Amino acid sequence: MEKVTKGHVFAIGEMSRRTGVNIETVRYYEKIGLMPKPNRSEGGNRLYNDVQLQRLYFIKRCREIGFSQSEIRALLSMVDHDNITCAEVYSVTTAHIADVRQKIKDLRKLEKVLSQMANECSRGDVPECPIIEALFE
Amino acid sequence: MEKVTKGHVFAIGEMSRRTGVNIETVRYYEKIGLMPKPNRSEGGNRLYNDVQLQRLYFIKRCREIGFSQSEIRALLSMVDHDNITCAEVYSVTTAHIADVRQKIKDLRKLEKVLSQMANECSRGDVPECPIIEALFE
DNA sequence: ATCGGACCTGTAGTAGCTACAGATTCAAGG
DNA sequence: CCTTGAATCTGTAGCTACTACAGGTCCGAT
Repeated sequence: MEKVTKGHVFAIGEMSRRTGVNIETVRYYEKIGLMPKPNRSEGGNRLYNDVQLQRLYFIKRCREIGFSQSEIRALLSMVDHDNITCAEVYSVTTAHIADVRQKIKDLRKLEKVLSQMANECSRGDVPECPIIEALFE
Repeated sequence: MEKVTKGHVFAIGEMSRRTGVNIETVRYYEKIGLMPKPNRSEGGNRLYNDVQLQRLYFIKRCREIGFSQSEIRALLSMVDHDNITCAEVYSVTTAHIADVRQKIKDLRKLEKVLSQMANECSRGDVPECPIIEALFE
């Protein structure tokens, strides 16, 4: 007979490899409560299964998309309590989109200011720099 | 006779008020070495002058424009050592502009992904949410 | 049995501040 | 001169989202 746990239980290294999430980050997510406490081997090593892997992957995707810890916490708690409604998820998402759009706006403004400053600059070997002057006002 | 120090020496509260930089942040800048250690009153309160005020203002403007601590440190050290050349300042600035542009690009991509996800969402009262599904892949 | 790689805990560091607690100082009014 | 309350002091902890150790233990293959 084959191992009962074949393909179903694995250590933190495999979690990390398969999700692309750094080992210390996996432990960190456990510490802050995004990931549940896993079972342990007799020696004390963490043992994970596919469900936990999927959850970690979900967290990773959320981070890539720029959701904050608390946003992820909100999404996960809906998932966990099985009381997701599309409308709720939608509202978390659109709030996040608004954030992103605001950040883009701010950065564009910034880029304009910086470019203007840079354009006025002679790039020369001289100590009078309009950029520095602009920063001192 | 008027006070000798008229308009020239003031406490941290005035620094804060006049620059718009939070008191604790002023102390923080001192701690991390962006601001020099100021003189103290007999009782130990910090005493500032206009030169320091100008420096604080410079730091504030740099932060507003998104320069990082180490970028500010670089700019300030040029100012301090009086070996600014326009070319050096220009290179710090253009590097920063490149950063900003990259951030804008990344955020635009993000916005696209998020908007697509949100568009596919029914906003309904149902527990099947394409956003969550997308995040689980 | 041994050996090296994987894993453990716990702490400190990163940026860029903010927010206290608990003590002291300052400046203005009586 | 003394009191009072605002301002300031130091020092520490918290925030987000991790990363990077140190110094030890465990696991699995030979």
